[in-house]
Amino acid sequence: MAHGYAATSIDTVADALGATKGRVYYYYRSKTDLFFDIHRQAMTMNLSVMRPLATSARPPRDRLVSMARTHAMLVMDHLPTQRVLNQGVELHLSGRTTAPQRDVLAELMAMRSQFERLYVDVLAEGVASGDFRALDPRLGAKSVLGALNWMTVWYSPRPDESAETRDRIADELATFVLHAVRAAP
Amino acid sequence: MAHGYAATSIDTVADALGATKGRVYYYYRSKTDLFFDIHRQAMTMNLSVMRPLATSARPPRDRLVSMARTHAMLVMDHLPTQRVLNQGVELHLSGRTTAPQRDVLAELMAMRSQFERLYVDVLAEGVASGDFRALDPRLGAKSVLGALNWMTVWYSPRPDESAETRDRIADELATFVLHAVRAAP
DNA sequence: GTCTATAGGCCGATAGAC
DNA sequence: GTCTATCGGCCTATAGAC
Repeated sequence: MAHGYAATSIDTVADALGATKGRVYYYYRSKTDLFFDIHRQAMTMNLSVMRPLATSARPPRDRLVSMARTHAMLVMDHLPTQRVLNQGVELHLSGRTTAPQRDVLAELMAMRSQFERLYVDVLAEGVASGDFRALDPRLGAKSVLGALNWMTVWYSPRPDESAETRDRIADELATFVLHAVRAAP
Repeated sequence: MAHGYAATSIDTVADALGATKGRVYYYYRSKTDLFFDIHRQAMTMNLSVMRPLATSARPPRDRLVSMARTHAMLVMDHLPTQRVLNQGVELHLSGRTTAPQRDVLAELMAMRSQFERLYVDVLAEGVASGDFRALDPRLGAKSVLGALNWMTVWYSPRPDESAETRDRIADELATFVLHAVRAAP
C-alpha cells in the first residue's frame, strides 16, 4: 500500500506485522496471492458501499451525487486500500502474471467492471431521462472515475484535518462531477 | 513505460535497445538517473505544448477547452511517456530515494507543479471573470487533471483506430471538463 | 563505446526445528 | 503456528577486455 507491489518485499510486510516471512507464507502461498486477497477485500467493500446508492429509486442526479460524494469519502477514509485498487490495474496492464494467477486476476477485473458499470448505468439512465446531457456513458464514467480515483495520487490527510475539511472536499468533487454531466438548466 | 519502474530491469531496457547492460550504464550512472531523465524529457514536452495554450490572450473558457483537448491528445499520442509521468508521483510518494537523488526529484516535482498551475491559473481567472462557477481552483485543477490523466489507465489504442475516434475522445473529455467548471448559462 | 563476466545484495519461496 | 536458516535466482552496478 505504501510503496507499491513490486517495490514491497515480504520481509517488509512481515516487519509491519512484527513477524517474519514464515508467518506470511503460512497463510499465503505467494506474494501475488496476498496481493489478490487484499485487492478482493477492497473491491468487495467498495461494491457493498456503492451498489445501494447506485441502484436506489432516486433520480439519476441524486444518485450520481451521492455516489461521487461517498466515493470521495471512501478514498479519504481508506486511502491505502484505494491505492492498492489502483495498483491492480498496473499489474493487469503489465501482463506479468503466470497462467494460474490469470484466473484470479480475471475475477478481480470483473469486479472492477461491475464497479465501473454502476456509474455507466446511472449516467445512461440520466441521459435517457434528460437529466444529463447527451454523452457517451462509458466515456463519462471513465472521466468521473478519473476525477475521483486521482485523489489517491494527491490526497494526503493532514494531522490536524477536520471532518469539515473532508466534507468540503467530497462536496466539491461531487459538484464537479454533477456539473460535468448534467443537462444545461 | 510498459511494466513500471520497479518491475523493469536494466536488462529489459538493454534488450529493447538490442544491447546489453554495459551500454546503458555507460550513459547513465544508475537506474534512477535514467528514470529521472525520461521523466524530465516528458515533462519538458508537456510544458512546451501546454504553456502557450494556457497563457494565450483568449478567454478562460477557450483556453481551458484547448488545454484539455490537447492534453487528451498528448496522452493518446504519447501514452508510454505519459504513463512514466504518472509513475513519477508514485516514486515520490514512496519516499524510496537516496539523498543525492532527492534534489533531482525536487526539480521534477517543481515541473509537475508548474504544469498543474497552468490549470489552476486558468480556473482562477475564469472564476474571477464569472466565466466559471465559484470553485476552489486548486481542487478544480486536481479534478481536471484526474479526468485527463486517468486516461493513461484505461486508454489503449486499437490497431484500426482512426484519427476521428481520437478526436471524438478528446472532444468528449474537453466537453466534460468545461461543463464541470463553467458558470450556469 | 560496447561487450562479457562477475561481484554483492536482496528477494521469493521452502525446509525443518520447536 | 511461528520461527530460523537457507536455496536459487534475479537485479543493480562495476571491472576490465576489446
